[in-house]
Amino acid sequence: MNAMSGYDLWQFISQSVAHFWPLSKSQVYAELDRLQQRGLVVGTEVPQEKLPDKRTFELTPQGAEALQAWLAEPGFEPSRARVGFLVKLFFGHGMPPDALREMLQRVREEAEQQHAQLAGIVEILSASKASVFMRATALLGLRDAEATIAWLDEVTPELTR
Amino acid sequence: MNAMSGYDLWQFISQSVAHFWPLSKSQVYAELDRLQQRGLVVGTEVPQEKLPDKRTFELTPQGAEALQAWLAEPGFEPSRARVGFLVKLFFGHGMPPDALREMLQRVREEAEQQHAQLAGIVEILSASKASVFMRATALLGLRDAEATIAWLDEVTPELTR
DNA sequence: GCATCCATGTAATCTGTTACATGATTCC
DNA sequence: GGAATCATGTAACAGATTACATGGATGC
Repeated sequence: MNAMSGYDLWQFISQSVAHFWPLSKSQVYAELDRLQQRGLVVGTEVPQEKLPDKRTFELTPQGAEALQAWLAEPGFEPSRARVGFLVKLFFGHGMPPDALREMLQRVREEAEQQHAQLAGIVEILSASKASVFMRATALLGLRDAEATIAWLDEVTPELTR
Repeated sequence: MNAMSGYDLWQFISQSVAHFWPLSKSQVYAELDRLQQRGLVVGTEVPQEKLPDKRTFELTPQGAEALQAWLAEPGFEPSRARVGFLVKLFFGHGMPPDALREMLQRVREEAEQQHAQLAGIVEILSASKASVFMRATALLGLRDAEATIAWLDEVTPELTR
């Protein structure tokens, strides 16, 4: 948790939290700027020779305090999901049957891929005695993928009849 | 599907598609403007006496064509989800146990509420021989809520121990 | 009769996405 | 040796949220 550059932080996020809270690189930079405005992090210029110079950031005492305060609160940001294939499926009666079948097939493939990927992550996190919490977050993704596949099994026959 | 005002459309969306593709009122207006720019819809001023004047929109032939073309394609927008409680849970080891329990309890309550609401919708749509497609979209929401509740049953003991 | 909601939107601001830039390194 | 990737970001633009405005109707 020591000083990270915006780029480092972006990479970390991309491989972890981004599954349930996507953030683009430039959003990470923008957010770091905002946090610095509010005095929760400080940045330091770090010149480099072979690579572009960078700024690394670390929590200030106020930042650490704000983090604790946030964690002490049981509240959380409301969830919101954008599910593209459901939008189209909503108008499914207007789709040519082949396009519909193909779409459902793609949804299935994506869900299976997601499932495989998350199953791997969950297994790794189960073995390593790391964080039960990280494992739990991945596990919900896994369960969701399973639910999606089961749903496809359930509705595909009716929809493509 | 005849001429609707932006407000009408917003209301319709809010009660249907918004569950999996949220849109704010002003987004609807903005999008209608864009569609008009592209010639896919036309708007007509409709003066009213007791209520503010409005514009109603309808599809142009080009708009209808574009809609058909979209439906004929099996592709769909990628999904993205923002799940607030998972972000916090990711840092769960830093939470005071009571806050953690309370958070999980709230997640459960929300999921149960969601479940009840969607169960009602699915039932109505099953009875009325309306659209199997609309029913299918609601059903996925229902299955997701079930998956979330099952996940809570699975992980809550480990996490709050 | 006062407060709230309904039906209509517009405006200001904040968030988020996509494209661009660049020198070193690694892949084929 | 040319093309892609990495490690850094910045800049321009598009998308989304929140707040504001307003007169009639409706609830208490």
